[in-house]
Amino acid sequence: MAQPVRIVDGVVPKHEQLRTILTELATRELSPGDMLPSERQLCLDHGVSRITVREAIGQLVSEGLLVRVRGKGTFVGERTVRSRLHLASFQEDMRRLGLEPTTVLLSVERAEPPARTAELFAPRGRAEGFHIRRLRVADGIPIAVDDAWYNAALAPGLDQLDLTRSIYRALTEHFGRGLDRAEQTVGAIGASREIAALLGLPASRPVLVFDRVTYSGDSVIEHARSWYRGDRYELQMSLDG
Amino acid sequence: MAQPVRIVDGVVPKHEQLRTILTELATRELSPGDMLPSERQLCLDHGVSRITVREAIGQLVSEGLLVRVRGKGTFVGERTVRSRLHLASFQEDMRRLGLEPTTVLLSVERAEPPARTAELFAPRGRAEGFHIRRLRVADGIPIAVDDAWYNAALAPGLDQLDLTRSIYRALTEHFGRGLDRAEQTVGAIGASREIAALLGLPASRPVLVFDRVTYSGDSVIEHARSWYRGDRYELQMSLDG
DNA sequence: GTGTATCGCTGGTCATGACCAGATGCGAGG
DNA sequence: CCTCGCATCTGGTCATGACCAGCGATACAC
Repeated sequence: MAQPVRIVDGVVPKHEQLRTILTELATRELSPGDMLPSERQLCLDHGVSRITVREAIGQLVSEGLLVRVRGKGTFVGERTVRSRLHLASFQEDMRRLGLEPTTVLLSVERAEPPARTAELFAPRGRAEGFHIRRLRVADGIPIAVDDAWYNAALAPGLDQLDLTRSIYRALTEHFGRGLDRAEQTVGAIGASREIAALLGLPASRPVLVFDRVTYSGDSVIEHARSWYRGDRYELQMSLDG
Repeated sequence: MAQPVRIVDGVVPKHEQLRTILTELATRELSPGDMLPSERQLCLDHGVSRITVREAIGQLVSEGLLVRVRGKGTFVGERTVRSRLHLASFQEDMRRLGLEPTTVLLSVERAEPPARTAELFAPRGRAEGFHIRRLRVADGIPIAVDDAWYNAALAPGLDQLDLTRSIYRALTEHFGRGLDRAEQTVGAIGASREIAALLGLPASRPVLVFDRVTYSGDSVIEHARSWYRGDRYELQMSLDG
């Protein structure tokens, strides 16, 4: 079988190219439990050394997509389905809970994002993004403040759209950019004076703070920080052993 | 400076030995932001090849303990404890982060659990459980308070074991009860006076509160409520689209 | 038939060595 | 004085090649 994608020298590291190929293979052509070609076979197939193959596979293993079994092979991992903890927009989330979501647009600007965000958007170049701050409201009660940067390279003209509607939906429909996965951390902090004012809380009341990096394919499309009222919002999740 | 620990051939892989050394170094001798010896220097110091050094550092980077900066060096990451979202005991969690976990047993009793817990343990009968309250400490710093009920029908004599060690491990090893999955909700609240006192915080400081129901097979084996210091603990998770 | 030895797979570990690319300081040339 | 470029640090990438260790099937001896 001829590989549709050839691995070439260039600015993109080979293990990164191979990782993309393997991700496609594992998610589109294979099913959980299926075995991948052996590392040595992948070397021959793609003309790279084993160290490169192991680098690519290693990253996918640490993400949980693949599982290595010594002496047997490398397999596609189980696609654990998380019921409530998922990549959903605030709008969908609230509707599922029977609440009417609305959004107040606080500010929009196109600018160069802060260093950490820029690094995520364009590791090897200059990044530009849309900085969008929004207040999320459910049934008239302020629930959360979003402070998000979106990668302008992936969604040019995002600021022309109606930003009080679902940005996730806009990214999918207008720019063909599906949201594939996200990494997020959750902590508890006291609301700053500004956040507290927006949420209608006394200052320093506990809020859940999310720091989320969202991927579309291999690219980071969103880096957002959100503050959710601790008295009105809980995160529910399933854990597997 | 002579290294107190020498890396030797043996059953333990060299990169694992080095990882232990580097974890010690980063957590005990260095502070967040400090630079580690360069990779090539570590090769000379410990008599291993660079591939081994990179393997060891790579794992610690993926755990968040270290941060690599191209052209500058490798640095100790910020100290916020960051936990991967999975079904792991506090002990394992902390050890993986290079912290020494200890546990203070606050109270143990065998009793009839409150209604909601009893309903989970035995939907159609009388439930009995062990009520165990513990203070979880990492490197001498109180991190969390656990208030947990364990199903006595599934783990008789649990109160006879050393409850300052991992209860998850005890359930698996002594009672053959693996933990299969859990449902948990996470919120942010202000610490009650009692919780704050145990955690060494001023009252009403933000804490992450977990309400977790853990299953062994189809049975509920644990119903726990935990309070984690918001300033010392973050939860990290992946979301799939 | 049954156990066992062996062979040919798999991933796991590690050395050597090369070159690329980002960061940074210093000195030469403007 | 300022600027540019180079030397020299750093981590990033990759090839080659070797041997170890777990797994499983096959072949062989009992």
